[in-house]
Amino acid sequence: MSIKLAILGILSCQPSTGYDLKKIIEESTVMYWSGNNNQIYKSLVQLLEQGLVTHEVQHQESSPSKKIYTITDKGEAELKSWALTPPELPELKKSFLTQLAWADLLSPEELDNLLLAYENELNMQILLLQEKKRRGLFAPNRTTREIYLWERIDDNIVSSYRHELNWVREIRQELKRG
Amino acid sequence: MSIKLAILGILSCQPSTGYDLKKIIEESTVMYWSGNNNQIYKSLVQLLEQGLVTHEVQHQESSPSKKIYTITDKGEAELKSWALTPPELPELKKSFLTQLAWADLLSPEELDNLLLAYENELNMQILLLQEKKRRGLFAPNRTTREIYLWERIDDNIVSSYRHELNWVREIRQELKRG
DNA sequence: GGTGTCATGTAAACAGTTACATGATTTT
DNA sequence: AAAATCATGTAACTGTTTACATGACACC
Repeated sequence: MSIKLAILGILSCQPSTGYDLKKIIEESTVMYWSGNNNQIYKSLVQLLEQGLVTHEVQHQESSPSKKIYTITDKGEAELKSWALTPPELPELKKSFLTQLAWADLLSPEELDNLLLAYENELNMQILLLQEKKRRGLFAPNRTTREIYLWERIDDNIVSSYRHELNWVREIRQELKRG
Repeated sequence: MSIKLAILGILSCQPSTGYDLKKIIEESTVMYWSGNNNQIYKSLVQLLEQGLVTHEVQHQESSPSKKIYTITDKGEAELKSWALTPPELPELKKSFLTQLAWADLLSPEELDNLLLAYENELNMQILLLQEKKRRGLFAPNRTTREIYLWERIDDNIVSSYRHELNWVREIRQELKRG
């Protein structure tokens, strides 16, 4: 799945500039791209070429000109047909597991410190996600069903990290017991 | 984290050829790389240049020559120092969440089919992971602690997919209730 | 006077995938 | 006769990140 579809999705809720999209994607817990300029501005050019969006240049006195992008009918059709596409499995890339796989070289204290460090990272990540959710920069609420879905989507990520947290806590406890 | 460290880890258990490493990584549930040739053969050249591995060419009568790679002392030191490195957060890239975020265009039946398709994908993935585990192509068992860690590592991935499965099942049920 | 926001973009590099290429042997 | 296994490698492409570049205004 490409970032272009996420961009189309956002534009289906509101016309936006590249800069707006960057911020929305950066702040999103669900859209996992970093929100770097390179990808966004290039994607917008491509979407324009494909006729899935249009843009209107807005000159401003005391700031750089804006390009406000709007989704086209063709873009909305594309978004709809993508929604019916077979879902992809999540990509779970946990480099920590590979690290732990060869952590038997460590002393019991070093190993516990490693596990604790992971636990702390996860805790911080959960706080960060909750803070992002609290700020709630962007969320469409067109229907009650959409609101419900967005709540469950937000939960998903946080609860995945919580699950990981429980996993590491159990290991630490079991290792302490010996 | 780079695939080179995973390769070093495998070589710390047993000398292997590029082809062996490819199969081990492909069959691993934890080492998430696809195991494509390009990455593996390039990494081996780089590890050789860095002096972290050595290789011995073994000519064979009726098959192509093998290059058997062995970890060096420098390589083992590198592996050990990496084990002490601060852990990275898992990367959870769930394109399905982005898809679901704009799935309000769908009818109730279409939405349920989408969720069901995800559920089925997850179920198949879990079976595949369990099958991989059953085959158990590769697992070091040097100490009881290492055996324990490898069990927990294997569990991690499967249980993450199970967690995802529960999440989607709950949504389907709640949507049915309305 | 420095930092942050708004707003556009480019360059260079790295990571990772699919597909191609060769060639012998073994299995179906 | 076709496909899989062993074993090496390369080419082309996509995706993604970090950093660079510009320029005005606002806030502390």
